[in-house]
Amino acid sequence: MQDIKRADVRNRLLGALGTQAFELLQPGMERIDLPLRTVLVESDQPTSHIFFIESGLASIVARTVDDEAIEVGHIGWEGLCGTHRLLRLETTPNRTFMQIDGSAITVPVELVYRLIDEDAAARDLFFHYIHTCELQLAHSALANGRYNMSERLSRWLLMCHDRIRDDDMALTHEFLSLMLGVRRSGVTDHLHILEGMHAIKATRGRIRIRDRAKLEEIAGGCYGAPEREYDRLIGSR
Amino acid sequence: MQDIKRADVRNRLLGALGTQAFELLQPGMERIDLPLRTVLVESDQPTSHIFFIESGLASIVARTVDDEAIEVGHIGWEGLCGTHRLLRLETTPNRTFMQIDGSAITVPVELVYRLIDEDAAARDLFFHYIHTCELQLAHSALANGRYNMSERLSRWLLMCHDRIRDDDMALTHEFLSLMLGVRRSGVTDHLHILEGMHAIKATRGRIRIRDRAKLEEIAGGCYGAPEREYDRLIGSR
DNA sequence: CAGGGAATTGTCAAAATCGTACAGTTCCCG
DNA sequence: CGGGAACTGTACGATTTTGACAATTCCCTG
Repeated sequence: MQDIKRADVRNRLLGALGTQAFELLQPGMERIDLPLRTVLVESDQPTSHIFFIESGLASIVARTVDDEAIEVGHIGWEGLCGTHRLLRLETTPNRTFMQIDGSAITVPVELVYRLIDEDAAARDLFFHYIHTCELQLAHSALANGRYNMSERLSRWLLMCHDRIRDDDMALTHEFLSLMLGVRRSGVTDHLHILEGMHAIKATRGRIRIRDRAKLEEIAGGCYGAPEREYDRLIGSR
Repeated sequence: MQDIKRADVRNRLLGALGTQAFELLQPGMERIDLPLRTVLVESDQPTSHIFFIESGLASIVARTVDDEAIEVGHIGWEGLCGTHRLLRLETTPNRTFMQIDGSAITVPVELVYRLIDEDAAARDLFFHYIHTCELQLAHSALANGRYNMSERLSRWLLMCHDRIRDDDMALTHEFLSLMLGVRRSGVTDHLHILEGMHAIKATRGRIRIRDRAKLEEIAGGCYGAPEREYDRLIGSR
């Protein structure tokens, strides 16, 4: 295993750490690939590492006993997986897995504990991140409860775009319908609407963002609040 | 101000604290009444105290710039208001206010900080509580996205019943529609359905739980997971 | 204790969404 | 190049939710 240099790290949380804090974690860091559908956190199964996402998209999915499921959180290069460990829990009922392949830097939980016990600034950084995750959860609830499909679809595409940083995104209608918890043909219909407004261009297995501003306009208040809070607390680049 | 004795405290979090931990907070405790609509946490306004709810019902409401709002969290005698302070934040965009009047014990934030810095068990207790709140948020998103109105209405009534501990609850259709983020007349229709199944009895401005088991059956997987996790982590009485 | 007004509840047509089915298209692999 | 799988387009009745309006109940005031 080769040393991971600060300059080579894309993750925004690791980037926001002070030099000393980074160096404390550095010996435990390991780079891993995350192919599609890799499970980072299995429901009710203990995890030993924190995953700082470098690229790709992970999502947190909540599921009920009668097998209803929906995506409730989005994690990319701005975040980490395993927040429950930061809250000193061994397990969580929610599942986290890769929706778009990518990579991450893992750090053993114990090392992160040592950091947050010693370094109040690092502790606050991670705690503030947990808070932005809560905000994202709250806005998922709000979006699902009060916004229609076009708005939610726009929100999802925008959140994905933030994390992939490429106008071309490999997404199928089927996949989006699972994420949003709606039926697949509804996604098709509403993608046509978005395409009719020239906000996107959809081809087989692929969606290209054509006019991000328009997409934000369509999403309205459904998108943006958690993102602004992240920038305020963690800092934009 | 009069000393608050351990035996007089109903709040489950305070009850779960060790004797020493309780005694550390005790000098800062103050009992306050919380009439209907009292704001405990104002959006983006700093708060100086943690509120340990003793009775009544507080709810966390998320709101967007285009004035859509919905309840995303329920807090009663099992919880506390001001979790963002535990995550070392001054403010949060979400509003928390009383939906059913009650009372609380307040403790200055600094005193709570001292406790969690000194006492790992107390720290873990509060962090685990934050985790159950996140779970509640996730399940609000799930409920809004995947369950219909009867199920969500049942869920809400059950969560309220857990916290009020009285079969008679003062609730109007209008109020419930605001909580669930749906049309008021839809609430009326679905209350009739629940009443037709003899799960509840609705009279003007009042709903009586008649058959809690039936209500749980109607709610299905929509209700219960966060509550079970709370009992597992914080402990049932 | 009667009357007026506000709060609360009831009803129903219109719109959105769902469930399902099936056909057409594109891509991949042998 | 052909066959099959994956993906997308479309249709339609059933169901759910919305939006507007009507009816009822309660409470306050004179």
